[in-house]
Amino acid sequence: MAAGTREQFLDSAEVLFAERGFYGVSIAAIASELGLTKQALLHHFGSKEKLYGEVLRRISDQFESMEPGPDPSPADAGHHLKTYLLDIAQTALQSPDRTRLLMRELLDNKHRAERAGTWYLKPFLERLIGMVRAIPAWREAGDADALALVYQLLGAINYFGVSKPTLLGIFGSDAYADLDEAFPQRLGRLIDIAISSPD
Amino acid sequence: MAAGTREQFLDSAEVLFAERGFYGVSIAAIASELGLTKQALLHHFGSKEKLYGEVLRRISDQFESMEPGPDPSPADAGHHLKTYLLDIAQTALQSPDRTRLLMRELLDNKHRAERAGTWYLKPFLERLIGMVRAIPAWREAGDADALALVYQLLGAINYFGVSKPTLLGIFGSDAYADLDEAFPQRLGRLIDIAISSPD
DNA sequence: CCGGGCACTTACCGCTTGGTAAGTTTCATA
DNA sequence: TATGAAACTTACCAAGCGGTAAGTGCCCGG
Repeated sequence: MAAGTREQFLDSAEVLFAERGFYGVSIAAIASELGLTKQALLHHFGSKEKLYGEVLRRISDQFESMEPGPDPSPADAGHHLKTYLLDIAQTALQSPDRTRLLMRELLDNKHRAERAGTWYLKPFLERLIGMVRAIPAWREAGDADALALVYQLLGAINYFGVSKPTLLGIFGSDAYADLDEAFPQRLGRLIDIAISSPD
Repeated sequence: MAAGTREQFLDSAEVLFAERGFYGVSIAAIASELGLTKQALLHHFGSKEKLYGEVLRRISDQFESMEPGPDPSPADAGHHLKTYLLDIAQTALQSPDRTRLLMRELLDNKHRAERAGTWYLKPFLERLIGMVRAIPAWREAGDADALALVYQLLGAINYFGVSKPTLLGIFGSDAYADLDEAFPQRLGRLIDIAISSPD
C-alpha cells in the first residue's frame, strides 16, 4: 500500500496545515499521525516545502475539475452563476479544512512569493468573471466591476467558512446552528440581488 | 525613550505577525527590526505569547474606540449602517497589516482556543446586529438573519483587504488599480441593496 | 556622591526543527 | 535463487527556537 501511504500523508498534511499553518506543523507531527517517522515522509516528498506544494496542487486539481456545466442561454446566465456560487459555498462549508488552508495561502503568499507562481485561483476567477459578463444586465460592465462582485461574494463565502470556531465561541452552539441554517439562504438572496442590478 | 521602545516593539511585531503568522516569526527577528536583541524584547513582554496578546489587545482597543455615532432616527438607520460599514472597509483597506493579523487570528484560535477567551469581535458584531435591526425593514428579521448579513458584508470587506498580493500577482498592477477603484463603489451598492430587501 | 532601578547585553541552556547518511526489510522480477 | 529497487528505520547533525541567569552602563532621587 505504498501509493496509499502517499495519499495518507497528503491527507493528514492538508488537515494539519489547515489547522496550524505551515510553520505551526512539523513534518514529524504529520508523519506520526500515520504512525510513521518523518524520514518516511521525506522519502516520499523530499522536503516540507514540496509536501506543502503537493497539497496545494491536489486542491487546485480538484478545483479545476469542478465544472460549471455547459454555457446556458443568456436568460439563464444569472441562475447559472447563482447555482455555481452556491455549489462553491456548499463545498467550502463542507470542507472547512480546505477553506482554511486556501485562506492561509492567501495570507502567506506575500511573504513566500516565489512559490506563489501557481496562482491556482486564476482560471477559477476568470471563469467567474466570464459567467458574470454573460448575464445580459452585466454586458456593459467592466472587468473590474465583475471581479469586484465575484470577489465580494467569494469573500462572504470563505470568511464564513472559516469562522465556525470563533462564532461558536462568541454566540454558543444554539445560536450558531441558527446562523448555519440562515447563511446559505441569505447568501442565495444576496447573490440574486447583487447580480440583478449592476448599477 | 523606554516607553517608545515598547510601542516600537508592538509596531514591528504587528507587522511581522501579520505577514508571517505567529509561528513564522521569531522574537529575535522582531527585536532585530529595532536593532535590539531578543532579550530586550523579553525584558518588556516576558514571553512571545504575551507580546502577541498585547498586539491583539491594542488592536481590540482601537476597534472599541471606533464609535458609530449617536443612534439615528429609524428612517436613517440604513444609511447609518452603510456609513459605518464603509468606514470599516476604508480602515481595513488602509491598514492591510491589521486586517491580515485579525484574519490569522480567526484561523488560529481554533487550535489555540485557550487564549481565545478575548473574543474581541463580540461587542463589535453585537453592535452591527443592533444597527441592522434598527432598520425598519429588518425589524421582523431574526438575529441569525441579521448576523448572516453582517457577516457576509464583513467577509466581502476583509477577504478583499487581504488579497492584494495575490490579485496583483494574478492580474497585474493595472488591472488591480481598476479593481481597487471599483471595489468601494460596488461595496456601497452591495450594502444598499442587501439592507433594503430582507426577504 | 551614591544607591537602586531601568534598559539592555552577553552567555548559556535544553529542546525542536528540517534534513542527511547509512542501513534494514520486503518483495517483485529475471 | 540472486538482484535491485521501494519503503521504510535508526542514528546523527547543525541551526534555530524560546527562555533563564547574570551581568553592564546609565540616569535620577536622597
